[in-house]
Amino acid sequence: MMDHRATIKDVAAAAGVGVATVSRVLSGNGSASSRTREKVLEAAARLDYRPSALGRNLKLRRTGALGLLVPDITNLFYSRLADGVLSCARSMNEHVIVGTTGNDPEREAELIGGFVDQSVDRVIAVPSGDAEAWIPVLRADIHLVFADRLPLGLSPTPTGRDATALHKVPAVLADDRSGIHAAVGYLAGLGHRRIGFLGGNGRQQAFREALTHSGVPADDELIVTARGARDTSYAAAASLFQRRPDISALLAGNNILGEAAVLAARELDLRVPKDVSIVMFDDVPWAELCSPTLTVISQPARDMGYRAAELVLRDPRATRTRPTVLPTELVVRGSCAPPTDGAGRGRYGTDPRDRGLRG
Amino acid sequence: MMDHRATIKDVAAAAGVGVATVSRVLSGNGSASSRTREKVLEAAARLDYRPSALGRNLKLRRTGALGLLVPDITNLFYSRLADGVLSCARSMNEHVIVGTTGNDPEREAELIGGFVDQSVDRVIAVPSGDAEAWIPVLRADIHLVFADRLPLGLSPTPTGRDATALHKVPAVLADDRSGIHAAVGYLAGLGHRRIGFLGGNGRQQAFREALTHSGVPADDELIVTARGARDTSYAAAASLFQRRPDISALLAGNNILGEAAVLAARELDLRVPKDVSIVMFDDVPWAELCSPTLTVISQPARDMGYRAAELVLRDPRATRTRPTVLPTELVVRGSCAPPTDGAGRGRYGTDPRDRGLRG
DNA sequence: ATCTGTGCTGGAATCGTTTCCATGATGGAC
DNA sequence: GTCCATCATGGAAACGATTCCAGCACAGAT
Repeated sequence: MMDHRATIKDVAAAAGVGVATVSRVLSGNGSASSRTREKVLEAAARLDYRPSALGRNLKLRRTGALGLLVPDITNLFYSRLADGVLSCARSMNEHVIVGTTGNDPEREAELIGGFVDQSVDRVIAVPSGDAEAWIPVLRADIHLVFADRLPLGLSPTPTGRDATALHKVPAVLADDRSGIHAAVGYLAGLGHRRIGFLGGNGRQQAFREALTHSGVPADDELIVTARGARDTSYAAAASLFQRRPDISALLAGNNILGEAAVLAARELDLRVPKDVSIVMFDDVPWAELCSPTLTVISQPARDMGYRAAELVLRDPRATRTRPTVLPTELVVRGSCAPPTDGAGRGRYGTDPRDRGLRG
Repeated sequence: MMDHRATIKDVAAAAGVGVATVSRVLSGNGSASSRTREKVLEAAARLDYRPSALGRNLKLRRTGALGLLVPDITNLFYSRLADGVLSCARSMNEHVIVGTTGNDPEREAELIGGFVDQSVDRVIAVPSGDAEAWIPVLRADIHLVFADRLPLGLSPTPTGRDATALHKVPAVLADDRSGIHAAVGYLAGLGHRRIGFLGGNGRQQAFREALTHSGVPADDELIVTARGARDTSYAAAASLFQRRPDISALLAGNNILGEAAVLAARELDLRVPKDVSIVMFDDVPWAELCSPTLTVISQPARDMGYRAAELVLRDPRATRTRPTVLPTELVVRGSCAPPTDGAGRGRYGTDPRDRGLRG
């Protein structure tokens, strides 16, 4: 009886051939006479031989594993993205090692180090920190693809040699700009003049552009930088509503911030959309369940993951200078209406009525 | 210059010692004089040496990786569970390989095979299929913990030798029974007599018990088996509402089915809670956002993952005959009210008024 | 009959680590 | 001064695969 798993040596002995022959037959690389092939296959089957990935990995200096880094797996957007990655990886028989960064560059760097140590072959990442954190990955010859966003400091023109390499890392992004332009245009068309924004830097930039494009004055006080951590989002939304009760519409930069905005509005007795209109970036099932139903900018989260995995698995050598950009779409539901009060009359509504703010 | 990563040999050469010494110093196992220790550490730092996990894994016949199998990573319950696992694994420097089974036993078996081949050390699984699928895992000496539920055919008393081993696999479960008893008791207390159920076998069993316990007659037509796949859930909920318009309350067995129930009720113009009361197993953020807010049975999803990871990482040798059961809690919100019509008067409300069902 | 090219085959080297074991050195006790 | 225990040390053997390369058999051409 076998005490443990059969190795290639056991199979070779059982089939009366050399280990090299067994390897050739089973991996299908070299050639073998049909007679020996049969013997080997029979012996392998009889011993229930399963090649050890450990031995192979060492010899080939690769693991056949794909690293995936997302900020927060409980955020539906990222779990959908992960689902896309998993789906593609499964079809290629690759394992996926998942790590969550919590948007913390330090944690991200740790996880990157782990991937390098483990000789992970490929990495798909929603980067949380600086571009330089990724240099070790490139040096280790790991194929890298960014998803959803680019690392900080990667948009400007390249400077050093490593920076150049980083600029060639493929990326799969959503067309934030169009989606945000559509949303702002829609709100402006309804007559909104004091439109707030809650979100990260990238989309904030697009939001400002969209305001200009729609001829709505930008008001820095209405633009709040927030990353969408669950514990700080509500406070960010609530304090914006309280600080500026004259706000007539709000664009939330992701689904966590959108949730916070809806909750904060409800808590402060702001009726949606009568008192304030809300648009959220990213569509989620509950957008149809809450009342009023939420108008959103939908993005193909699962596709982004799938495409990123395709890029990194199918043609890992391909380096692109232009990122793959997937379309977004404004899905109009029930959370927006023309402003009823003060808004649209002048630059600042005079003496905005207190709408029952408690804090 | 180094063309590639420095190996332990390079460090040994640079420090003027043998490889064994380097290994001892760096892994902290054997002893070494402070003089050589210093030399080795200096050389390692200078060469930026990072031990190859590949080599170590082969020698130690382990990967230091944790496999995690869940039905669907986009289901918030499972992504929370995964988050708990990831969190605990990170604190132990273990990598987590995530696979999704889609509740498909065949896919599950494939993924299990992959884990065995890869020499994954430990596995946490929400099992989707038969108990026998896990025998290869045990044979490979992989430490296994079940989470959220047990494999089919594991509740009865053990029969064979392997079955016995399977019965010793630790498990972390939610206290479904109490939660469901509380919910059914609550609904019965409100006066409901025709309470429906939508969900899997395990919780269905608990539901029937709870009905008996509360003195409410069980009605097989009101009990629908559904696993909670996104594409079939809505149809299951809608057809239940249509088939039995006299249903006065519904308990949904998970958050996907709950979502489907709320959506189906809305689509069929059933007002919640006036026409039908709804309770959902598993608390999610949108339960507070939808209107009316949803009464739920909350379960500590993240904790379950964390505890499972603790079990499998900290004392992997511990085998338990009693599963770890974590508490559930009925969170009363706004989706339940006393039945208004027909219900509570007799066994079957006579001639229930059509409430505008469209189908 | 000899030569050559083709196609199988298996021994051995390799990947980078850990760990066993033999060796040499050191230091204290007698 | 001798002896023994203790300790640091490095060579070498695993771990389980892949793959290079040399050897060998055999068929066809000369």
